[in-house]
Amino acid sequence: MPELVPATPQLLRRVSAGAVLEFLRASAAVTVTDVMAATGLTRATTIAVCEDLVRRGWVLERENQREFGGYQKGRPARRFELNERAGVVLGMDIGYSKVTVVVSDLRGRTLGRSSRPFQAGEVGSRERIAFIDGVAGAALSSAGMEPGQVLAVCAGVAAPVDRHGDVVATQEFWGLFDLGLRPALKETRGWTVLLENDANLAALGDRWQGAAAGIDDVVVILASERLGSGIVEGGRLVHGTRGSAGELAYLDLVEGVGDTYGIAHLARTWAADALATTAPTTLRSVQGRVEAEQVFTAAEQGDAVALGILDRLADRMARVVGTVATLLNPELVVIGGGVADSAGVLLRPISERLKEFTATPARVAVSPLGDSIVTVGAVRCALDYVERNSLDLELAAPATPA
Amino acid sequence: MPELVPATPQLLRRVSAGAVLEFLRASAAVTVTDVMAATGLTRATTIAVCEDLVRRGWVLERENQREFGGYQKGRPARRFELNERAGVVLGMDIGYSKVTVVVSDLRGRTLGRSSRPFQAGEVGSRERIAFIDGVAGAALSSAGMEPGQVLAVCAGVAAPVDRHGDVVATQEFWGLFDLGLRPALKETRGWTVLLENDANLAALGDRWQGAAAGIDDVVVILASERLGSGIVEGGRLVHGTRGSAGELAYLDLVEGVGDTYGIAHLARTWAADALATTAPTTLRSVQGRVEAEQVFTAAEQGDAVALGILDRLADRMARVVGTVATLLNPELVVIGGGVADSAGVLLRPISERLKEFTATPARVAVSPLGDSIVTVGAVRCALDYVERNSLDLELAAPATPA
DNA sequence: GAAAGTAAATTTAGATTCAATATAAATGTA
DNA sequence: TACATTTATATTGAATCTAAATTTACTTTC
Repeated sequence: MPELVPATPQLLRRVSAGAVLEFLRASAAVTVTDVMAATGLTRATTIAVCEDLVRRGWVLERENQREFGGYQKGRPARRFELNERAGVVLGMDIGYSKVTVVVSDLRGRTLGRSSRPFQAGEVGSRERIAFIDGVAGAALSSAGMEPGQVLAVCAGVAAPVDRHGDVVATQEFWGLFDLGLRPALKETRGWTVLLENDANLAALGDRWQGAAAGIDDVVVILASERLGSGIVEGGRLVHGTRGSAGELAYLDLVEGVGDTYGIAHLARTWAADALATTAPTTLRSVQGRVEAEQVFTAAEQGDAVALGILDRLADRMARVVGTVATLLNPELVVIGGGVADSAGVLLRPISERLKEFTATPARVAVSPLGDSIVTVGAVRCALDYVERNSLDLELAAPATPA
Repeated sequence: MPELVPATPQLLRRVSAGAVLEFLRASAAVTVTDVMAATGLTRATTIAVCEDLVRRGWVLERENQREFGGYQKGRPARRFELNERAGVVLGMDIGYSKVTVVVSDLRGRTLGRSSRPFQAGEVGSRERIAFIDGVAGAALSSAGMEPGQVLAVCAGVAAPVDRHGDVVATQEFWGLFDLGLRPALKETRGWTVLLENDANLAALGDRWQGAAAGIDDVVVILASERLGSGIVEGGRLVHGTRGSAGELAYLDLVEGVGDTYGIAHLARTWAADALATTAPTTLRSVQGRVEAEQVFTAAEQGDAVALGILDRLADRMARVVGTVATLLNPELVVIGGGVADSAGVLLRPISERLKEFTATPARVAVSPLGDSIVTVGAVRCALDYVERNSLDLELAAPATPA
């Protein structure tokens, strides 16, 4: 933020450089003339800024300029482009049972990833941090990147995180998530770690590459095992004072909902309930516990019991969506998480049911990001940080003449 | 917003002037040395900026400098202060049945006001606008101010208003509120009119001068006849896409609530219900319809029926507060509006009941602003606009040498 | 192949703004 | 009256921007 910088002439260069960099992030290799048109700066200033950015490592100047663009008259234009390999960011999903780390370049392209389940013994903070560090190292190796190139890390956890990135342990349980990951990775790796709630990251992720692309007012409901939501309003995450905005515990009081179990959990439970009766259903043929997937598959094939479960799920989800959407008035409500792949069939019945609860029903969608919605959001969150702070960050290898 | 201004050297002066003005708004008459300490600028720059602001009418230089401050050594310091009469703002509350307009100086001090009920015939937009214009004129007269001195107007209406200040007519009913007030007053008076939802203004008002002073995450529930709420998160109003964030219609689905009637309405209704039975109560002695006030008074005197009503009200409000606070995690929930004066007695039972619904109950308060909560918020909203845009606004009488 | 045309790059001049330093002014105190 | 203290003003220098003039590098045309 340039707010804290004093109003010296250098501030001007900062503002100009920020504008140029922002344009370059949204463009491929461009000419100075392009940059001038986008920023309103003069040619002299634009060139000075671009060369400044090249010197600092954020921008590359292309050789063989004539290769680009069809226009061939006049003196060949120099071409500048964002150095998308100036550094990388890490997006982490720290779940109950496993850790996933994604390595991304500055344009958000995935360069590598690694995912490992926690071992039984790894319960202490120390062990968990070491484990996470290990997965991060593996992900970096798979991308062929060095730890020194990491510009920012964002980690998603299933606990409330306030807007300063601190885990708020409102209940003892959440304390488990306050691993001290930030100071630890700062110390050993020199990395800046941003913590964020997993549902919030899901919202950022889906808004970036999912169903809510470009939408500024959206609620994303993670709905697999437990219901939780991330709220984006006016393009910004809504955290609340202690980071627990988006929590859906109030559903205990909503008729027809009554708890915060998610779709996968309920599908399993209700299927088991049905099997305890004499109702005829193809689900009886399943070996072992009936999983949510199988309920959805059976429903597609017309199984009455499965269809009944879908019906109840749709009714429930419509109530959940209806309450959240009424209070927050998003443009879109997205259902995401591991169950999203199969939840597509719920979309129409939910929308239908929704009309009964509210006069102006919200649009509902299922996220195409599936299980990776949290890591995608974590990458976005880390990139947001880097983009906000580019001009204050030092790059590992600025302007190394090859 | 300085974002759109190109990065010319003049931008620097803008930034400096903004910083100085911001400091002056929070101070009384100050010396250049004070300003230097607050802004980090040098003496020369500070003086140039101050004189600039004096020339443009936003700042006054005090005579008889020695009157201020105890320190008497050295060359007497010049004293600068905000010209709080550089202009005025209007805060309007456009209710169902009446219009209130408050005139405020730039420090938020009330200079005058006027309030009038709509006449029976005044239903068309044209008539209503003329009526509102008349009340504004009367308020200005009572303040001894001219229409040309109005720098901004903010009007609160009981309809959804999006973040651009447009009334969103999601239901035909709201269309009534889209009077075209903004273009009309721009044309006839030259005024910039900001529209905003009344509950949202209540939130701004209470955060400024009420129970939520200085709190960045707060929900204010207007609770007299109908329940509605204004949400502030991270210091910013939450509007949603179409301006209807904060609507509580979802309460129809919440057990023990079931509708969105407010405290005053329910107190009246339930009192009437009780009187239709044979229950012994002092409320029987009331002439005509029993008003909410009287229920509260009777309860204070130990009347069993009235106490029962309070109990039901507290339970309801606790459910409302509990649901909203769980989803949004505010630091404080404020109950405001016309009923607030008497609702103080509900505070303790609501808080008690809240503990049953949620593990981490929100703090609850009643706004001290009573009926004027909306106009106070409207003034704040208009002042916010003026403060954001000072450097772009032309003053009516800049630097008139007396 | 030389001349003309075109668009970009570079140079130069001028203005604004700020910091830093030096100097002047106004007041109180010895 | 001399001196200390604080503020005000003037001067200088550096960074930055715009605008206009000039140079460069390439293409097209004759």
